[in-house]
Amino acid sequence: MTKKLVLIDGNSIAYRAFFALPLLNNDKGIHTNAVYGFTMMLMRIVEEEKPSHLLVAFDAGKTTFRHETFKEYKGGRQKTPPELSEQFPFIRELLDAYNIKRYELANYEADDIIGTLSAQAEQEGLDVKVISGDKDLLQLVSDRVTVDITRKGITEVDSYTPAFIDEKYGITPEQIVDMKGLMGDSSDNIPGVPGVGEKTALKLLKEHHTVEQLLESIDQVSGKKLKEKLEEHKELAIMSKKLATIFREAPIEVKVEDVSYEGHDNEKLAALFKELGFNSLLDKLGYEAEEIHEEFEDMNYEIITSVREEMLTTHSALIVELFDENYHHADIIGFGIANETGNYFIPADTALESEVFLSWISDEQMKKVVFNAKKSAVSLKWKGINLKGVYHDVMIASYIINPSDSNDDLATIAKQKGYSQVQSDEAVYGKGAKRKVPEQDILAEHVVRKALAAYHLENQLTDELKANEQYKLFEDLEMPLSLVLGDMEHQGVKIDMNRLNTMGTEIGERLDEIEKNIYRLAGESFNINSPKQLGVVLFETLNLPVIKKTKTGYSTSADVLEQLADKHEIISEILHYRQLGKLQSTYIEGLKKVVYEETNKVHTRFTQTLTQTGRLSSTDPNLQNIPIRLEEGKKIRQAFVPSQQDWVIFAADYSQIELRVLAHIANDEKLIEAFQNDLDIHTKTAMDVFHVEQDEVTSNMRRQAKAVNFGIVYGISDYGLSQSLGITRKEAGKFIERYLESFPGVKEYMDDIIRDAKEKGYVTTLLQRRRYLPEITSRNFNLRSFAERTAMNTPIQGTAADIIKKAMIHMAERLKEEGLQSKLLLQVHDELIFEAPKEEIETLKKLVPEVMEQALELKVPLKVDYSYGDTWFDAK
DNA sequence: CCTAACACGC
DNA sequence: GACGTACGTGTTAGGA
Repeated sequence: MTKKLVLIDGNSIAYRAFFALPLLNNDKGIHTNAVYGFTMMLMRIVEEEKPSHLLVAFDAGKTTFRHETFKEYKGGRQKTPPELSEQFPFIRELLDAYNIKRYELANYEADDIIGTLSAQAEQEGLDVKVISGDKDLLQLVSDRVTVDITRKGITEVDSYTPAFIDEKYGITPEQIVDMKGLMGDSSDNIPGVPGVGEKTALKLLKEHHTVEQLLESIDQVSGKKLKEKLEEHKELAIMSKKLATIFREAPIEVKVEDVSYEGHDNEKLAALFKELGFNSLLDKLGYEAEEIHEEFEDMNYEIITSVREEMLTTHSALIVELFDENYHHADIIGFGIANETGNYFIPADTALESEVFLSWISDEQMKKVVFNAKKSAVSLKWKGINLKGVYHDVMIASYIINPSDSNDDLATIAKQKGYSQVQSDEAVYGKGAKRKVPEQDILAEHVVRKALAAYHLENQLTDELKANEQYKLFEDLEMPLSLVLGDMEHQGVKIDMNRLNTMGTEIGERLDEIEKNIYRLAGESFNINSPKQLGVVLFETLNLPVIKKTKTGYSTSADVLEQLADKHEIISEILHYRQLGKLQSTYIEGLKKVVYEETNKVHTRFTQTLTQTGRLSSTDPNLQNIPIRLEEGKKIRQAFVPSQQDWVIFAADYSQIELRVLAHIANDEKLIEAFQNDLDIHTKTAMDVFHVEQDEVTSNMRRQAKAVNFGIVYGISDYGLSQSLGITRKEAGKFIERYLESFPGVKEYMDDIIRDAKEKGYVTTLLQRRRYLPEITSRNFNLRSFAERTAMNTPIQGTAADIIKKAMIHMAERLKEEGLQSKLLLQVHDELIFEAPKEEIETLKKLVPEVMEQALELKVPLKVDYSYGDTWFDAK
């Protein structure tokens, strides 16, 4: 069989694929459409053409020898979109995985490489197929050379043979350059003869065959105008033909025999497809994601009845398996261990009675990889066991690499990295009412598989962290933070139950009263807590004007009710009822439900791996949203008390941390100066935005400036600002515009960060926390706008989160170093809450602000305010 | 058992 | 100019 050489015009195909396909991205926000299209094309070629030899040629750089002839060659071209540029490294990886040679040569275009190699191949008797999106290549067509030009999409092509060219244009392949010489080529900025298009060029060539012959016999051309043009632009025609002519003797170092194609590397290709998220192509490969790490399938493990010293090594993966979702006081049901000696399941009783195991688990020198270090440590701490030596938490690593992945289930992370043998906890235990511990062998296998996955994932995740320059963030910030958080959760916060009960009774009575009043005003009884029923009463029975609708009916939200306040007496009653009802159900009853009876404490759980910005969240109970704004709600804080007699609650909060971070990141002169002089930032903003002196700033101006600052910090839109200020969207837009004019450094930052995010697909904080924003290149205005605001906001909020996390670690260290009894209890985004013996108050007054303010050095000082008192309420 | 609507904090 | 608009957690109602 005749050998076949396939030559691919790499740049051309990449461009075609990019523009033919929607802008796909993978889970990390990297665009993949061009790579995908390229892959489809390669698959088709390999399948249909069965090439014995294969090469992809690329353009080398901006200038080629053609620029010496005509410096405007390819002038006026649009810059390659960054969304495409970022894909070229993957295309190269793709070709390497396919074991396909790629080649580029300085000063020459891909066309010349293809032309030269096809000439060689023809001589050696090979069949040649050229693949491109560029019809220039048609000049290479011969009896042995076919050129495929992409038609629509990427896999549909027209195959040009000499016969097809004759049929389509009525000329020979050699005459293609003459055609280009006459008609030019706008995409390459080849001029051609003005006034001559395809039709005229073809007509002239049928008669005169070549540009040269034509120019020698211009007098025979019919048409006066045309004659003149040809005469006038002789030089241009000659030059254009030269530009369009592919150079078939380029000094390339590759020979046909160097580019033989032996087939692709299955493993490499599968790994790349996995990385890019080409799951459908994985199937096509005859590969499944699961098979990447198939050594996993026949895992051996042992259920331990008596712990042996030699199975507990200094580098082990450890799974502490709990049944309860809440790990405080949860039952440990077993331990999974994987290391170089084997895989083991140790039932809880066996482990907890084993001296060998207990000393290993508390040995700092025995290094452990875990999944969810805090959960493991806290659950053991409740049993009086100190988990030590944890140096890698797979959950945290995965969160750092990409916070948008669901990191709370090891199975998900494992699967994403190619280990599909791990089952999700939900699949093993069931959910809801059906949740139960399975048979021991099923449990054991599940736990051991998790351990084994963690054992294998460590290296992979570490590599990724290092590649992203996030290892420091992982090792020095989040890992130590998990220990600090675990201690805080375990310590808990004491609740004054009497206070809570008294408040509950009082609020209950007031609710009864308001309820009666509402029924009287409505003229009927109904469930005030039901928005549906309330809507009927307000908008049908009482006929109040409908301001807003939700998708299920009338909106009865607070902002709607406020607008109806002067229309009917019932409105203010309902608002008050809602306010008290919220206090009662969430903060009195809700809190009481989670107080531990023996100690009267609440033990929240901080989720360290959830938010997209790097903030923490808090659950069961959520202690980050205890009321403070309204006086009635704030009183709830009277129930949060120190755990010991003669202790106090000590609270310290950062003043304007986000805006200070903004001043630093944006490097805005005016903002930096304002903070260096410790000005009231909202007043200062009002002065700049409204162009007034300090004593001319009215309280209304300050309020509006404050809302704008709020908007900057939280990344709200003009619509959001208009809502919070009760003004039109247009006016809100003006405010934002004026703000940005007033702070040009901020404006520049906003523009830069969006550009940066579009280019890289993610934004980072000062400490290298990442957030991927795949939608920033979306054609959907909403999605794109949202991503843009996120790009502006995340570095600000995320850096603030970085700072307080660092402060927490330092704080814990200092308290220990100084031998203080004071305990860190809570973190509420920009504040830290402690409990402290009275004797230590004076020490804390100095120590806490010092540590917090020095957590990270910025171009502006960080400022911390503090207060203390007998309850959280009094620490104001 | 899930979703929608609402409200609390930063 | 439309589009539907910070992130979390928890409660209640109401329909599958």
